[in-house]
This record gives sequence, C-alpha cells and structure tokens, in this order.
Amino acid sequence: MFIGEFSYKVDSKKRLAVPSKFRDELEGRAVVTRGLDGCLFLYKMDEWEDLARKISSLPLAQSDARSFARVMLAGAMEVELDSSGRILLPDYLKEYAGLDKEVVIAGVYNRMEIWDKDKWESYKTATEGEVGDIAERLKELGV
Amino acid sequence: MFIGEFSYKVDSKKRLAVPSKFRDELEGRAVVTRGLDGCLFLYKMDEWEDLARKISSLPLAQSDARSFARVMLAGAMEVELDSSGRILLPDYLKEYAGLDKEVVIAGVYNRMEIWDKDKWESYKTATEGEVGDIAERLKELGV
DNA sequence: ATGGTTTTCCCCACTTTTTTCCACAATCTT
DNA sequence: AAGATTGTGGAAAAAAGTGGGGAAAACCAT
Repeated sequence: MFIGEFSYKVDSKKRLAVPSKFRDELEGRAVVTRGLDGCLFLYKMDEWEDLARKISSLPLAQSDARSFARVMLAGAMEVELDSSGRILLPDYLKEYAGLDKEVVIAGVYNRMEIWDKDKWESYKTATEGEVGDIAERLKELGV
Repeated sequence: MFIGEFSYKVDSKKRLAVPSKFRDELEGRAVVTRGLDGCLFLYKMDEWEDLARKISSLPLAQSDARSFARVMLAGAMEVELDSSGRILLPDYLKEYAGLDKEVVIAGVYNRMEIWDKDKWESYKTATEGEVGDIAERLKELGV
C-alpha cells in the first residue's frame, strides 16, 4: 500500500512520474479522479473497480445518484504508465487540481493524492496546527 | 467500461466522434437515446438490451412507467461508427439535447452521455458545490 | 416518369494531438 | 567507482479529430 510524500514536476506534455516505489503495485495502469480539498486521487485498478461498481449501480431514476455518478465517474480517467513510469494527466483534471509545475504525490494507504505543491504546503501548515483538535474529533469515530 | 470526460464537435453533417478509447468496446455500433437532464445516452449493444428489457417489463398500468418507456425506447436509434469512429446524430436527438457545435461526451461506467458543452459546464458547476455531501454519501456506501 | 434537389454514405486529406522511443544527467546501490 | 535506476526532456512516428468531395440513394414537384 501507498505511504510517503514525493515531489515531481508535470512537464509540458502533462506527464507526471509516479513514485517508483509504487509502480510495481500498479501493474502498468491506474485511475485518476477528482479528489477532495482540491487534489486528485490516484487508485490502483481493483480499488477503483470496487468503487465504480458501487456508484454505477445506484438507481438511474434518482437525480442525486445521477449527479453523483457524473462527478465521480466522468471525473475519472484510466491512465497507463509509460516506459519511464509516468502517467498522462487529462486537461480537465490538471486544471481542477491547479497543477502547473511542482507537484506532490502523497501516499494515503489505499490511494495516492496528487497536489499542487503550493496548495499542499499551505494545507499542511494550516492543518499541522490543528492536529490536536482533529485527533479529538477522530476519537469520536473510534480511531 | 466507460469513464472520463472528452470534448468534440458536431460537424455540419451531424457527425460526432466517439472517444477512441471506447471504440473497440462498441464493435462498430451502439444505441443513442434521449437521456435524463437534457443529455443523450449512448449504450453499447448488450447494455442497451438489458436496459430495454428492464424498462419494457415495468408495470404498464403506471403512467410514470409508460412515459419513461416512451422517452427511452421510442427515442432510441441504432447507430453505426464510420471509418473515423463517428456516429450520425438523428435530427430529433440533436435537437432534444440542444447540440450544435461544442459537445462533451462523459463516460458514466455502463453508458456514455452526450452533452452540449455549455449545458455540461453549468451542470458541473451546479453540482460541484455538493462535492462535500457527496463524500458523506460515499461513507454510506461503505467506501 | 423525369429532371432537379437534397440527403446519405464512403473515401480521402489536412492538422493537431498522442504515443513511442531515445537521451542524458542526477541519484542510488553494491 | 562502476553499474543500475530514476527523473526529466525532446524528436520522430503514429493515431486521432475534423472537414470536404463526390457517387449513390432518397425525396419532390412538376
């Protein structure tokens, strides 16, 4: 599973290296999607398929379910790793996450997160102060 | 299965390219029909057959079921992909979805959706606001 | 029916994007 | 230190997106 923090650059062709540690586990392909808090999520195939199957089996007649499926599924993209272990970011995701040059990839166990470096740094400094409070809240969740 | 967001143009002859990623899976033909929320649905043959069977077995006595069946089934049309992977949109569907030039094709797992680009953008901005709620609902799905 | 007009379909062509392949410097391993 | 691996960039080749011509088919009004 994925842990750790790594930095890379998106090049002019929108290619982004995946941490070499994680490449074997992906077996050549993965799925990127719109994530929360302005980053992207990167899943390995089987994690993604579980998620996608659940979402796509929601009732078609329910409008909430449709918009949900549209954001999550249409927002996703299957990507392949090239010979150097890079993926190709689609324009709409690159833009969604505000990625332009410096990027951080963070392993969060069952997925990776792709952040614009500046966003990541400010998110970290903003959150580090509150770690205590957050921990308190997590207790209620049984962690 | 179909995921991702792609943009294309309908040309003066009402031809529309299908994302190249999805062409193999369609094996040369597909079914377009009136969709919900102002878009068109595009199914691969066997998915369509499943859906059509489901719809046609809805209780005839219920007026909702009848109108749903009329929209989805009477609106449907089988289309073939030309040598460049494009389909031909029938007039009434082109008009129903308000397609004139810029178009977005969204993969929603077991179907594609065809949207007028402007409609799609405003639908997205309207929905993206709810991303937080969406995350909450994911939890209910056990994801 | 006939001639003219429109639509459909098949094919080709141009431009842009994507993919593949290679290069090279920096870093890590042994 | 020598060799392997990794991050990054770019050139060349292949594929995709888009538009248009023209033959065949369908439509229509005389």
